[in-house]
Amino acid sequence: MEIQPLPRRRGRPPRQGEPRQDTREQLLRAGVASLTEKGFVATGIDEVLRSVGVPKGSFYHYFASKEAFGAELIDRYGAYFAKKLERHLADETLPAHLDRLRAFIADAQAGMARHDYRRGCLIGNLGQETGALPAAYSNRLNAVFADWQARVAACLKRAQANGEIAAQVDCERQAAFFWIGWEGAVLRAKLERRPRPLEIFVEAFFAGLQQR
Amino acid sequence: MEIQPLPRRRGRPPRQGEPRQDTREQLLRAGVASLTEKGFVATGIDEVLRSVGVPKGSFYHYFASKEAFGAELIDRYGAYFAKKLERHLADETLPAHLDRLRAFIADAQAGMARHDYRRGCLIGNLGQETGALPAAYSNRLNAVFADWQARVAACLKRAQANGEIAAQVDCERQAAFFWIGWEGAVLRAKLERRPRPLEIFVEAFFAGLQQR
DNA sequence: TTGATATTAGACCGCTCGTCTATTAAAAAC
DNA sequence: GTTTTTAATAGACGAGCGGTCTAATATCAA
Repeated sequence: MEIQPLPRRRGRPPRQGEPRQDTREQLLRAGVASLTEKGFVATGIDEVLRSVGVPKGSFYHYFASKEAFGAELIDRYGAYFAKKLERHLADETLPAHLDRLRAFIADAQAGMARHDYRRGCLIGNLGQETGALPAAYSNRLNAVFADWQARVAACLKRAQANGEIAAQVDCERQAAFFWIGWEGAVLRAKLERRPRPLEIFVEAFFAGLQQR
Repeated sequence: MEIQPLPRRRGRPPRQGEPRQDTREQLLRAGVASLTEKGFVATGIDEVLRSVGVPKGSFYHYFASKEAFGAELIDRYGAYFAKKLERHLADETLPAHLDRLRAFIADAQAGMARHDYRRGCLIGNLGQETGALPAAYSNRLNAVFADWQARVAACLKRAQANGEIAAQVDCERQAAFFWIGWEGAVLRAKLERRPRPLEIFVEAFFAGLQQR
């Protein structure tokens, strides 16, 4: 008695009920999950496809190559957090701008907790792999950091204008410091599988903002 | 006319002049270089061997597996920087303990500059790859951080006893903060290929130590 | 009805990776 | 001085990878 492994017919499948919602989107989601956990090099296309139950042949219908796939992931991830940042930093229900930044941080922390501290930051992860990545990635990654940093800097400046931060603070520099340290904290939190590094960094960051 | 590619005879080679100084050591050095640049997964054994001019077969004479090779690299790297730390933190020619820490930092910065900001921290690099690494690595990496952190904490406590730091500073916590942020800075410095992130972090770190 | 297009299955190729086996020299044992 | 053991190497090997291709099948527009 042979076990029939559900022999999927080849060719475009008939749409049954759900029109197999956006395979491309699913691939991208699975890609983010894998890249944040293991990085670009360690992530295999096959593996991404398997996790979504999509056959290999489909991949190159949606993406030109693994490199193109990764590039899109970087852009999407950058845009996703830019949006998240903006949502919090423009939250009128919080009068203090620093509290808005804190809200974003809490959101990000919750995100790490939700995945049991197994996933890091896609941008930071790929940053580490620089030496093994397509050359074009570096600029993309730096651009994302520059964008995120600019948004935080703008927030700090508004806080400064609001009297929440002393006038002599260099907001641009502090924003740079924030992302430098935050990425380090995410890295450690992932390695230790717990939120402590995030908490330590955040506490120290805001303490440093106050007195100088 | 065939080009004879210097057909090395198989088997143990006769010792000629130099006894082929410590192949094992060379492999480890090349390993550090590659892992700090590209990480563990992206580093191929073949590539390490080629860079040293050693044939593939030799590798498994010296190391049980790639995993064992990596484990040894982690330990060596951890010990190397522990030693470097101790050397600076016990430097009697510098009266202020904070200056000793600064000396270590300057040393590490010079190291990055020497490699043109292409190499990061081996421990931090592997930390990012956690999801794709042998499970046993995580403990090793955490142990290294714990060791480094303890040394910095001890230094800060001596500085505190010396009146260089206010009494209410939590040295243990600050030491944790230091390594969290430093790793983030190394990551960014590598990505941007310049020392700026290191400088920004160090400045902010010491500023935070002073006033609170 | 016909053709063009979207989406899939899975074979295939070239390459690299980590491991293993066979081979040879040196060193130790007898 | 012969034999045995160990050190060190060369290269074969199988598995898996990323990427490509052909063939198959459905949908949609003309």
